[in-house]
Amino acid sequence: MIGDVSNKRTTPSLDATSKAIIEQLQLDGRRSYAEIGKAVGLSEAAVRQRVQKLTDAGVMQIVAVTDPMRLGFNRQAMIGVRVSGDTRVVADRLSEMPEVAYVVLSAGSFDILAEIVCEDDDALIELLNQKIRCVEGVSSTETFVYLQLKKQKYDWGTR
Amino acid sequence: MIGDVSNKRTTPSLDATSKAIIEQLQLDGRRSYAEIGKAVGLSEAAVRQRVQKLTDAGVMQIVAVTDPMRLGFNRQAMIGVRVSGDTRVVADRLSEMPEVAYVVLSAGSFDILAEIVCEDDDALIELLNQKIRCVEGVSSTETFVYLQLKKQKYDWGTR
DNA sequence: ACAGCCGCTACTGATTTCGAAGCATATTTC
DNA sequence: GAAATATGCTTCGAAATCAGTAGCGGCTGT
Repeated sequence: MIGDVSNKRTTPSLDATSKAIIEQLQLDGRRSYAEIGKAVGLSEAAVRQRVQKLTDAGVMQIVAVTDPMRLGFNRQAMIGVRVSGDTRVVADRLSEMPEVAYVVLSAGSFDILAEIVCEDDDALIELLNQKIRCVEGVSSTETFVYLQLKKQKYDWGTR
Repeated sequence: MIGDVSNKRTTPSLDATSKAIIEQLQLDGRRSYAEIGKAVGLSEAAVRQRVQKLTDAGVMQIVAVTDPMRLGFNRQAMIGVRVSGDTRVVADRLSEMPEVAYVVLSAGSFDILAEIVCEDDDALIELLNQKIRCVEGVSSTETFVYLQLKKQKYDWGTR
């Protein structure tokens, strides 16, 4: 899980070489170290050591990302939540739910935004009424059902 | 880019074995085919062939995912957009912007939800006023600045 | 029954990965 | 300023993995 303790604004920024390595892996997470090395001007072992450090430090992780629709999760939605009380506590409760893929504390007319991935409308209704709205401190919710996913990218590492 | 043509509700669902393979790769995108094979009861070559097909079909992709904060993108936000006219056209315009990581057409009080990843507040203001609000058909926007990311997962492939 | 297709296994050589050792450049310490 | 320590890189050989392909059942449709 990335950003779990997001208040660690530790390292100022990354080496240009490390950024180049990340860019390579954003294109293909299984690219070989040797090939990456050739692209960024480093030996195979050096790339390997850097990748190890980057993943250990939690800067990057290499994972399979799937299209939920293709896996039988036909209903996705964003839930805007208004909270009375400590928003972090409520966010933690939401985070525990497996159908919730994404939770963020936000400023604006919602205190929390939560992304839901579930099988169908029934599962969504069930989740909302039986679980989310039952959480202590949730005063109101607003649901934005996804009609069509237009863009989703993970390569903001560059620019 | 996943879900670009999301209306292809083609395959009903996936083989249990393929799901198991995906789960393995969601844990570690660089796990070896042999190891995966041992876990799901298949030969190394069979796993390799399946992974190839899954990625070719766009069901899954193996990529490096980064923590934006660690890479100098200190400001993230969700933008709710209200549109007059064809929402798809507006969504396409938004998708073209590099700072926009995520665009979805939604039902509810917003027509489009767009996630922004940018360097700082200045970049966010600039983007909103100079680019997003200038798009033909955007009638109003609401910004939800991210205060803290509590959860982000990519392994909804199981359950 | 047969041909064609599909997915799996088995096997090969080429490539990659892994760990360790060595080396050069900074940084620290006294 | 010199010795000690740390860091990041390269090189290298052994072990593992990857990629391509041939072969082999099991299905499907005719």
